[in-house]
Amino acid sequence: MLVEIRQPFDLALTLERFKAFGSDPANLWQEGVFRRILGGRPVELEAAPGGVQVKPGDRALVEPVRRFLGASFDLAGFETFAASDLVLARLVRELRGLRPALLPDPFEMLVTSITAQQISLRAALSIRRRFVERYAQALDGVHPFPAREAIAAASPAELVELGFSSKKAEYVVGLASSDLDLDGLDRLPDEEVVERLTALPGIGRWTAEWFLARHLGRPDVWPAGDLGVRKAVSAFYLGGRAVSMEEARVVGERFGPWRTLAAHYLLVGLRLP
DNA sequence: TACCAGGTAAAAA
DNA sequence: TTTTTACATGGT
Repeated sequence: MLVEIRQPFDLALTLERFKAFGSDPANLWQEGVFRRILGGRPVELEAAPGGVQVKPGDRALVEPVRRFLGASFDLAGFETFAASDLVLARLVRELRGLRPALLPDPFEMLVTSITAQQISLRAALSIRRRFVERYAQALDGVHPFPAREAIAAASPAELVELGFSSKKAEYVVGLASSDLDLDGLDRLPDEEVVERLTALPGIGRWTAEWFLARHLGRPDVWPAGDLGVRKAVSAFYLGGRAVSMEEARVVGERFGPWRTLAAHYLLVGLRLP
């Protein structure tokens, strides 16, 4: 089944971050085919003219697939905006069709960020791989992300065995056990989502901002504290000089109200050969 | 071997 | 109030 995505759209660029740091058993790239659980069952995505080829060909998958692939982002509007910035203008040409992929499961998004706090994305993925394999049964070769209920029932000591720090193990089990309605956050404005999330132990501003950008798909999010964002700002705008979070925040202001897309183009741009 | 890597909270000053 | 420290694994 062909699911149309408004052009420009590039599947490989949009899902690049699921292979850039290693293999993720819940977001699997194999020989040009991407697989993950969507709508409760394994789905295959493959690049196709005009959009993406989806198996199985169930109409109920159209909206989840479109959402996952960032179809809601206004790339045409961003390209017009980017023309006024030398760096973004070049990145928009070189990364044509890149959209931020939106993890559909809020629990997956938060746990993914918590694992990545402070350590390299490769190290984080290695820990998360063991977590996914331990707490979720593969369906047809691809793992669902572990269910919140399953982790609420786990003990932090089990997570420590998988490589979590003792603090992070408590944060993840605590998040799973909390009474916060993760699905209800999409009805709140950005800053209120940040407030609700950062009220939980282990979730700071950085984690909450990536949740806004990569789960809720909010268009104007700029995680200025992110090391990758700061490195990109440094490399592209400040001649390689190290930048503080505050400097990165100030540079980001020029990208409003397109900061989510700007951040993603800069981050992926940093990984270009 | 040591140090850094897409942070956060708690202790110390 | 602001600054310093501990923390986990993996790559170099």
